[in-house]
Amino acid sequence: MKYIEKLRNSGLRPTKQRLQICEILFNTDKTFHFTINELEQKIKKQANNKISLATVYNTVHAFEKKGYLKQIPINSSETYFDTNVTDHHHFYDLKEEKLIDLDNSDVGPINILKKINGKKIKSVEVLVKLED
Amino acid sequence: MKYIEKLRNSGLRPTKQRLQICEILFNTDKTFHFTINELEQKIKKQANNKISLATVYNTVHAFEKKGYLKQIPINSSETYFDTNVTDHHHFYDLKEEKLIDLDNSDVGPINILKKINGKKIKSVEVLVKLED
DNA sequence: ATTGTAGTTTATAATGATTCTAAAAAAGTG
DNA sequence: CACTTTTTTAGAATCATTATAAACTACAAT
Ligand SMILES: [Mn+2]
Ligand SMILES: [Mn+2]
Ligand SMILES: [Zn+2]
Ligand SMILES: [Zn+2]
Repeated sequence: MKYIEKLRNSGLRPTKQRLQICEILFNTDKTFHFTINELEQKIKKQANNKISLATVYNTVHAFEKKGYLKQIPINSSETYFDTNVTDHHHFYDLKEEKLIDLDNSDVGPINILKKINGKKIKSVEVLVKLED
Repeated sequence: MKYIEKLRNSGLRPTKQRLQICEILFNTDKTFHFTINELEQKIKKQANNKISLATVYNTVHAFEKKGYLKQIPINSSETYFDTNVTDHHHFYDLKEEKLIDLDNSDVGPINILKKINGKKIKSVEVLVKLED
């Protein structure tokens, strides 16, 4: 299994639950956005083994903490996560409630001129809301 | 009362609850960010009259719908609102859990190059997360 | 392999922000 | 005032998320 090392190197034991979730999230060239609920559905469909909802939450948060997932800042009833952890931005289609990636090249360079004493910038994220 | 007309013109009856919330939110030169809970606290302190939590929610959502408040897209346990409804951006201090305004002049012009068929841009918001 | 231990999973309960409900109160109209 | 519509309200319901604590598992040391 290709994810065993990745998990071990992160200090996470490669359990079968985590490996299954790795397969769903990372075993593809395309990155994507998802909610916990959507991930839960994929897990159910994929195999006859079910993973406890608590474990799905735990795993997603563990992966986020390790930098394998990003949480997308958006006001929605559910939290969105992103398997694309590179710096990039998003369209949010208000009607469809769907996120669409915006590469850095789709958005000019963003230069934050204001500085806050004793704080440093961790991330700069642009959210572009779309309507019909 | 200076807010009676404003409310009437919006098709909202100027009730004493709405007027009191108007005073708290708009009777100042400075704009600010708040959660429903923080607004609730201010209401309690301000007067001996209490407003039902449901009414606070109703009023804030009504004002948002009329364009007198903006919801700030951020992942927090509580929803943040902004009395500054002009186009502007935010720092989010992760430690303090506080929002700080970023004027458009503090952020260069943002040019979204990608277009989505049949959709138009409603807003462009930058969130800059700060850490120590 | 057997044991011991820390880490993980799980079902379930708890939490808490937000929304819903339906009855009472207030506002607007004439 | 009489009538209609809107609003307020307390409390219940919702629901995503987190906490709990017991069972299970990975894994290293014996
Ligand atoms: Mn989370
Ligand atoms: Mn809302
Ligand atoms: Zn993305
Ligand atoms: Zn602001």
